[in-house]
Amino acid sequence: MPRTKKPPYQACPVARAAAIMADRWSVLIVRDAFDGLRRFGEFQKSLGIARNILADRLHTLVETGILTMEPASDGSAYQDYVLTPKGEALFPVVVGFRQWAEQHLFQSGEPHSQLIERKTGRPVRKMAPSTRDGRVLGPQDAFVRKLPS
Amino acid sequence: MPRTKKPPYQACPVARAAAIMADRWSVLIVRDAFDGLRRFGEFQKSLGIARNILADRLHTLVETGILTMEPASDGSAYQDYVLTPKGEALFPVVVGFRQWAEQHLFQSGEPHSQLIERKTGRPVRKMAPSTRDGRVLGPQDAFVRKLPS
DNA sequence: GCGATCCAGTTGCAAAATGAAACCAGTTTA
DNA sequence: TAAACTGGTTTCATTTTGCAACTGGATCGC
Repeated sequence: MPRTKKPPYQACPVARAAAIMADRWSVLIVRDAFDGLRRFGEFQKSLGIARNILADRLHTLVETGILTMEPASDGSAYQDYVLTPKGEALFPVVVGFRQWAEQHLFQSGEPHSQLIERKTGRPVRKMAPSTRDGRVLGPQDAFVRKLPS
Repeated sequence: MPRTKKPPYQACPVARAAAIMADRWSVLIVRDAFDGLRRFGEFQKSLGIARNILADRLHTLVETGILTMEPASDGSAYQDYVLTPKGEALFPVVVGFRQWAEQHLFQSGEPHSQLIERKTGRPVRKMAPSTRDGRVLGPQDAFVRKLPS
């Protein structure tokens, strides 16, 4: 049971998020969780990940409060891994990856997917940081303000 | 010169993005690049990363078209690592990480930062996937449509 | 009820990635 | 021109990953 080591304290939010979520398997597990997967075996089959690594990542995600274990919804004695609210709040991050990739990681002509609103069937808008009144902000338009404790 | 291995072909955009950017150091390098860092030594000092790993990541980011090497802006014979448009397009991803962490990775009472619009001094709005007419979408409100090639 | 199968891991081991430190060749500074 | 700085590369030890075999409880078929 040697589990992968906890990273040290980080003041920067991006660093803290990265310490938890900047891992290939973790983001794919969360993606699959958004797609409704819940069981160890479902994740394993979907990802082709080694079982020990999957066990490690699932436990880490549970430890960090992104997933929670609950009795399987099919009534069996097994467990489901389900997103917590904190885990669901990663939706924008996953969508961010998706939209960036769709725009920049596919050759033109290569088949690519699109995120669609279920209710209307219309494509989801490209996400971007913006002001409260809707102006889109680029990297130069914003800076980080450290708040006093 | 053994460089870290290229991941295999991925159909899912999230997986493709993760293969490149779901790496602790790569996201921190890009974050620092958004903050204006450009030189090998600047990144090394800011991140405390081992030099060989930094060299590897910088080259990978250049290879994938996120950074580009250009003659140093200070006129010296050295090189700058600068974000390309493809790299700048990662802004929403980095902001996504930041906003998620600020909301879910800091104890209440713990000092945390905030993203501010430079021009108005007002906080940047929380990013979320939404429709073209501005309704916010949760994980259940959207699905992926595979487009025909 | 009982053997076969399935599920969710764990263990052992080899290969790969990471990290620290020393080293090095060009560049700039004094 | 010597000293220091920059941007790496090399070496080596430690950590993480990945594969495959193993395990033990749950479930299924009969």
